[in-house]
Amino acid sequence: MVDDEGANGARPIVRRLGAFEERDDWSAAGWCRVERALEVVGTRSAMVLVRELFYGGTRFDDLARRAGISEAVAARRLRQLLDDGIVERVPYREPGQRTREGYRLTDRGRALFPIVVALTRWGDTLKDDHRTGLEFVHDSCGAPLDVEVRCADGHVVDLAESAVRFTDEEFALRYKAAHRP
Amino acid sequence: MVDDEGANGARPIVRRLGAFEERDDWSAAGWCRVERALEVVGTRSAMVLVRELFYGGTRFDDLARRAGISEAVAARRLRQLLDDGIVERVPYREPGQRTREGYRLTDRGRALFPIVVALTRWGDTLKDDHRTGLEFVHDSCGAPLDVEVRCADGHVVDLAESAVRFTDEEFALRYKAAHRP
DNA sequence: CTGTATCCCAGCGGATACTG
DNA sequence: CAGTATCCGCTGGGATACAG
Repeated sequence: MVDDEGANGARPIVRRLGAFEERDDWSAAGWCRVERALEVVGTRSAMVLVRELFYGGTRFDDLARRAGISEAVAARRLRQLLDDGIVERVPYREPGQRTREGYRLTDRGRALFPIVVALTRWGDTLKDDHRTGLEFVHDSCGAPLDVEVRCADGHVVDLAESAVRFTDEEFALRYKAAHRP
Repeated sequence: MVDDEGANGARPIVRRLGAFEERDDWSAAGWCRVERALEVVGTRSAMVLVRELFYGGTRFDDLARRAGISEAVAARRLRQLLDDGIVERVPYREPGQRTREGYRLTDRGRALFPIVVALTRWGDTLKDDHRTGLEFVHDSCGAPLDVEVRCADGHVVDLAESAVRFTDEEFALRYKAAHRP
């Protein structure tokens, strides 16, 4: 589903991943989904734009200014997010104005929500200045949002209760080999 | 709690934040906790090192090689993570060897767990190649881990049920002013 | 208003060589 | 084994000017 190039021949998602696959060292790159994610939203400008989109911004101008980045950077990053399928353009029209184009998160982009909330919560703990400007809340009850790590069976999982499991034979061998050569 | 400089006069956490605070534009930077977080773990090398630390790595050599980064970069980044209070050095001794120093996540570092899990899960959706090498699981039941957005009242919150609330008067005014100048 | 085109600089990350 | 020192290319991001 990821490599559908569309009718216009757009490059596949996560295109820069190629650089990893060509690497001859065994490194976790290419295996690791954290790195895949960082290829797309690993830059400051990408994340603050995504943040503004979650805050409800749609117009180019608003996004750039609220994100606190220059318009040049905003344009570059938005185009990239467009290519990566994180945002899509959507026409809108203000009363008495001509139709314009705005930006909106796609499903793939909306799936970044837990990451944004997690980053927000963690960033919260870095400083005791609590004048944070705005926060995510549950619409119906008004309580602020947080993230919780759970397993597929529904148990809340503390870090101490979590483990790492190898799912690939070859990977496990190479990974362990790196431990004691 | 964050600005305790310790007996050795270490620089305060999130030192680079100063650059934001000096900015005269109103931008969300300085307010936004996402950006605070990115100041610390916003680089690829920082995140992959943190990932390896969650995977259980402790020794410099292992961390660098498994993370797939050069030792020079690993050293730079680890020093920074040390300064930022994400990792700490811990002595260890292999049988028959002299005592050496390794790295371990601090409490602040361990608090990054939801972010790592969230990034992992999202990165998962970017490619349908499911040979991911390893995964986080719940130790007791073996089910893989995921993250869930919840509000402080315990409700599971979908993006559609979430809202944004201003918590600062001045911020709200400036933020809205950016909407229609 | 929504960008594009340049130019510039700082920082990330790689490679290599060297130390305790 | 656990780094440090140096050099160097790439790109992220700012500034400025321009365009549809």
